[in-house]
Amino acid sequence: MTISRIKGKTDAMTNDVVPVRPVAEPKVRRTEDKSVRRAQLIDATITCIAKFGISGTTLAKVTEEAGLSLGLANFHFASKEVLLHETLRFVAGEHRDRWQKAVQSTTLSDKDRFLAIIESFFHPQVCSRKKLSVWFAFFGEAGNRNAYRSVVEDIDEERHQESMRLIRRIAAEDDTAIDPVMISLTLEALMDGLWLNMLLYPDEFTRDVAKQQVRQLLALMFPRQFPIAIPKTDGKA
Amino acid sequence: MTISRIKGKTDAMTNDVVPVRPVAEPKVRRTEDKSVRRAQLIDATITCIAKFGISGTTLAKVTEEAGLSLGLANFHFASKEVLLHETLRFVAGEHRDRWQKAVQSTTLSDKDRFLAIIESFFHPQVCSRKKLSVWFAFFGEAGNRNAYRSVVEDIDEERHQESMRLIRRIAAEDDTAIDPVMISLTLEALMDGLWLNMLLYPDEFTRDVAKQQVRQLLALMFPRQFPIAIPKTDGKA
DNA sequence: GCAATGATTGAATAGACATTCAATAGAACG
DNA sequence: CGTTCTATTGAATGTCTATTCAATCATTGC
Repeated sequence: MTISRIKGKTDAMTNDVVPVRPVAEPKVRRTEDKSVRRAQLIDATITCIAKFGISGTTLAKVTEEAGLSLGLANFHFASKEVLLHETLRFVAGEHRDRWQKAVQSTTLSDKDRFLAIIESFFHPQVCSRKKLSVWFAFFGEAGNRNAYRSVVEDIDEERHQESMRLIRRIAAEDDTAIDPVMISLTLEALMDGLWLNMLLYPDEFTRDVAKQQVRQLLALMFPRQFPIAIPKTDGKA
Repeated sequence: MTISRIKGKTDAMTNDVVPVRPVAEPKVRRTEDKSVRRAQLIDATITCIAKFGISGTTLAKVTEEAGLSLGLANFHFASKEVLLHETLRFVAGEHRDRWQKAVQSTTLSDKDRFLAIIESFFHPQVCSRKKLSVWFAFFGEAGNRNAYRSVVEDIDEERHQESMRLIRRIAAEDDTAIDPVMISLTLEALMDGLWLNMLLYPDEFTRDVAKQQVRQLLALMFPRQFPIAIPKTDGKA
């Protein structure tokens, strides 16, 4: 219920952009910096994709959600397509920034770095209903899958390389029978699948349980290094 | 390049419906049974969703793909929405029929029944680029996710119950530390994630490798009952 | 053959939407 | 203040698309 600030970049977590009310506030700026408007529009686009899907996301709805006028969409973004791509880039960037910070930390062990990657997948900022809607909107439409690849492929590849490197090192200290490459592919696929679960059935699948599932698998794969995380459910499932 | 039969239900695997040419063929029936036309239109819809996404799938494109005239779409289906739902129902039905047949077999062990469920996920008829496009098209759009739930939720739930039952029994003969419920949720999530991999990067992810990944996990979870399937890649990855 | 029935066609209609643009409002700078 | 520049507005435009429907064609039962 916090009212988002009028100035500065819109907080990406508080996805419910409260339209700026031109009521009694004297200092409602009519013109704003381009970067502010772009951020507002991207935020509104995320909200609209979550509510209506990409095909239901019209520029009229986006600008209304942002509390701006229709014409601004094409003023700040060359086309609707560009707006959508920038929205995906923003969401993918948030995810990347998160795991990169952990991976680049010099104080963490490989084990903890991989755990940090898991955390990044299921961090509320990245793994909210709205953000997941954006990812899967691009997965779901043939045309947008191409956009997805051109926008996110490098980021995905970079993370996958990093995962593989970490798993390889972790595997070196354990005696696993499975190929590290396969292991990291399996773990990433599992996380994607858990994302889908959370998107489809948000009431039944939670971030915490998802993280547990991945950690359990790690414990199974590398029993010497990862503790078994909560072996049985407590019946309150 | 095989020409699809003019009569009878269109083969759902041969998704490329060749428009019936009214050239020299004397026996080109103008009128057909409703069920035939419906099957044709559903087949063409699958093709269009794979090519253009749901929002790019117009009735004009569908009927053209089917080699029929525009008006037929609304004659055989009350609305575009109904056509899309029936298309999803068809695709989901193919999958269900496949695993149900295996599960109901009285000659198979629980272990083999679960392996059959895995097979059903990665059978070419179910796990083709086109069919995956349909699944993820419905996952990807907010409005269509509701449709997905109303059309497929029961089928999904039924399969999940069955998976859980099988895993529980398999677990009873092994000494696993992990809760069977979690195990079956994890396995299903993994298969969903592998589907997504195959949809996004069809050249890099194959059905066979995907099956291997799931089987490897089973071997890790239940080492007494499942053999370790091909422990290392042979370098030709 | 001859209705009668049902399937098929494609032009017409109405609504939705991205994009354009001329007009306007505000800020910055002197 | 006046001038210039930039952001903003929302009505207008043209395109695309689902849906309708009157006319046409094929089949079936008699």
